[in-house]
Amino acid sequence: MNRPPAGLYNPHSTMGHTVRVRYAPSPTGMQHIGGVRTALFNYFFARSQGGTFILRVEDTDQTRFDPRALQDIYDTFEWLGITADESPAAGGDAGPYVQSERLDLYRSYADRLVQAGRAYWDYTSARRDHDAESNSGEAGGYNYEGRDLTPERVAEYRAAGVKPVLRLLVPADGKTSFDDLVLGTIKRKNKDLPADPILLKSDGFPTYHLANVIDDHLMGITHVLRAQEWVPSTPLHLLIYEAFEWEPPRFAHLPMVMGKDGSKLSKRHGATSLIEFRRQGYLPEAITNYISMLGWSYDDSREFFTRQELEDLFSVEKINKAPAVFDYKKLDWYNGQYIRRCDDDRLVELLLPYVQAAGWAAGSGGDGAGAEDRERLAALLPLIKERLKLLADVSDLLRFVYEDVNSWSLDDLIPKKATAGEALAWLDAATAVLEDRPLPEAGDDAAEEAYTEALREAAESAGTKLGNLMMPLRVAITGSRVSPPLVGSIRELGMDEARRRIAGARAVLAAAAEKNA
RNA sequence: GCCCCCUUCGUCUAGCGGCUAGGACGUGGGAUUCUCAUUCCCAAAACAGGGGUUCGAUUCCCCUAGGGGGUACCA
Repeated sequence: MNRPPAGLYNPHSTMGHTVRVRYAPSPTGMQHIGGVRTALFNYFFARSQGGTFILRVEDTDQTRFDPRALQDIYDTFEWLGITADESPAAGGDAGPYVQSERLDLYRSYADRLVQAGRAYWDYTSARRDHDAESNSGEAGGYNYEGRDLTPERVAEYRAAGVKPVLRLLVPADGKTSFDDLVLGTIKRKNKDLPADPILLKSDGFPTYHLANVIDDHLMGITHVLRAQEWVPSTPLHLLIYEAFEWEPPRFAHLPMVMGKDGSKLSKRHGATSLIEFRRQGYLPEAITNYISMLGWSYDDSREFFTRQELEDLFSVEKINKAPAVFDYKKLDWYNGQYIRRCDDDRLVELLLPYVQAAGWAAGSGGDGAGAEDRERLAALLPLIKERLKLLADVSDLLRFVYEDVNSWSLDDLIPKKATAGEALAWLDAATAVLEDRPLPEAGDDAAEEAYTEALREAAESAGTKLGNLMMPLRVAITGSRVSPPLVGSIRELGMDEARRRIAGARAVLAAAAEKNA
């Protein structure tokens, strides 16, 4: 046995059979729902088993590599609060954890496959454009011609500067099967496998198939939890394990996440990358909770789980087989629930960036805002907390507080089935109460109730109901027929500004009443 | 085309031979309410179809249909 290369993880050097799982994203795009689901399940599985969670970066496609995508992986993990025990950043005994830094490793292990007669260098597959190939109608199209090249032919190709690819020698007969932890036994005939798949590309980089097998082995991975789209190539991976004479890990293939129309979740279904959800104002705990329920459940009724609870309660036995449709509506519901449960101080901090983006507070991203900005928002919070579905909703809800209202729609000012003259009278009646009574202090429910009672009495005196008194006032103050509770809103806006707006709205009503008279 | 996988309300799901097939989102209705929202109550809504196995199938097996995935020098 060869001496293990540097970086070989020796499972016997630590605990015996502890679970070791990994999330192995490719830094080619922003982290999306599907990937994060896989990351979460691996992480929860590791934690629930007292095992180790590893982050490995699979950057073997040089052409698609994107440094922003790499950063996004770390950002997303941090945002969700999931930490890898071993990763490029955290290090670990089985590193390096970036595949482009393991090229020598793949090369040397590939040589072992050649020596064992399980793989061969193919010089006949001149690089072809994949798209052109698909259009030809003959996908793949490899005909094994590189299998038995004479030394002379090889010399010719080499002389011509041809860079070979390494191909796995797939046996023509037999079948390969495995017991999936989620799907049960899966069999596939070897002849149905792709014809001698490529292990090393002509640029010297490994394909996913080779790299993932070598790394999973060297890193001591015990369980592979990955998306079901990998099921068809798992027998291929098993063949590679067998060629190396390695014991393969256990597999658990996770159900796919689909869009509303039943096809794989993609852009056209709506937001898919975590960064988008984050920007719109979804809370990490809502995302975590909802995503965890895609293809997994705990029992027949429980639906709220903290991250800690998922770390304790998660189990592969409860993973579903069938694909799950991503329901944006339900995510929204979860988010609203979590916002309402959110601690007020934290919610202010979460909301601040949106208030800043609207230009209503100094700084950006929560930084730069002063104590006054925070106090103002904190005072407004009770008015909007149960009305927020997304953090971003804050700007629409509070625009009337932070921005001037200078125009009033006559239609909006006049309650249903009422005239401009009536609306004018009601607005005046409401204003009289405002001028007559001091507004209730924030949080004083009894005073608030008494205040509303005074308004109700004024309405009755004016021969109408409370709603008709409030609506013209609401529109005057907020410029809209929909607003947070009015009395509190006026208090936070201040009586001076309220008077100005009432006067403006009153002029609109008066003009209309005049005209009708 | 070939191969693999999947199938309970519109959606996420519970169910592991005998249940009035449960919960949640959404939807409809109602209550609360100054609008909106929140909260509460009620309602409609499912075992894809056909064969078996069994005293008995949502549950086990087979077939059909439908859906999804794979079939790259991408992962």
